[in-house]
Amino acid sequence: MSDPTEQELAAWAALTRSYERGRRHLDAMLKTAGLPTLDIFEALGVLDGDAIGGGLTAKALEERLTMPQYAVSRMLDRMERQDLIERMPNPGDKRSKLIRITGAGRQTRRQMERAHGDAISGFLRPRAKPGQLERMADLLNLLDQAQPDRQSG
Amino acid sequence: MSDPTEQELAAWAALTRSYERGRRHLDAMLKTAGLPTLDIFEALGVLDGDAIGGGLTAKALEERLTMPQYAVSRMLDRMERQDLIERMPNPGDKRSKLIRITGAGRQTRRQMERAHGDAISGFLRPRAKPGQLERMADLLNLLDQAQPDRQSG
DNA sequence: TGATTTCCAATGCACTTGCATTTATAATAT
DNA sequence: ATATTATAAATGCAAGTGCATTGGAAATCA
Repeated sequence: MSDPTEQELAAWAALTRSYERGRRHLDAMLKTAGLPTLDIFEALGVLDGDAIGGGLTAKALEERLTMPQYAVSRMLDRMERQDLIERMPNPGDKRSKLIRITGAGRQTRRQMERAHGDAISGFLRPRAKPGQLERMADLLNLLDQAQPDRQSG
Repeated sequence: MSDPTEQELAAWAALTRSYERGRRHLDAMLKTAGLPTLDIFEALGVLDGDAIGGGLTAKALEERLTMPQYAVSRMLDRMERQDLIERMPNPGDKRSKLIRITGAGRQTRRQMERAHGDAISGFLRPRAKPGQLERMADLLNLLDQAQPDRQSG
């Protein structure tokens, strides 16, 4: 592997600093509002999107969130303690349970959605114009690909 | 606070996913190489930059890294156990000690610098061209500012 | 000077995370 | 049917994190 260029180091440093600053902002907003953490918000989003409402297995959740198995298991423990979800028996497979969002879970998700949106626009809007955000997103999306074989144009 | 635009949400999502992917790549490389974590790399960088070599206080370190006080204190405990630093008495102020990088610390830092650079170019180079990285860095740097009062052009 | 306040670090405690393993069930092979 | 292997999820343990507090030293005030 050859040495990193200055540009590569600068891009990574900028990505890191920007992400961390935004993330601190967002975490602080959620905490101030007395809301759960971001990982729970993401899980609630997936579970609330379960239109049928029959519930999802922890495995299915794990595939939609980027988290290790044990982290999902423990996050679900916490969510259950906060009455955000319930674990129902899964008649089709007794190894697993079906995770279902509760009414309180839906309500919390709505509150988090507002706080999350507010935090994001509160962070981005004063710092970048819409056209800049658009170009930024396009460029960043180049990075969100599994191991491409070669540079894409 | 008004609702976030689609662009804002998309930009934040792109930033998050790209950062997390890069970060996982980098953490994995360091771990595979049997090297310390990224926070220690950053601390070693600051400490190695202490040209005089008299050492820095934990407070001075804390100001250069973005970490809470207790996190610095405990990271220094770990670094000391790994013989990466030593805490010397501070004749000028007995509340604090002077943190000094050891020879082993310098050597570890050099190894980490290689692994870090390799990880970064291994992540970025296949995904984006130099010009794209440059534009990305410029746009991202817009976000790395403390609360600006208004949009900058 | 003596009292009060501020500052630097460390730490007790509860909680979270990472890793490896375990438990239970299901799928596959013989 | 039985034994083997694979899968879903939970958990014991060691380590890391966040918060609030503490202990000790320095700075400020009366």
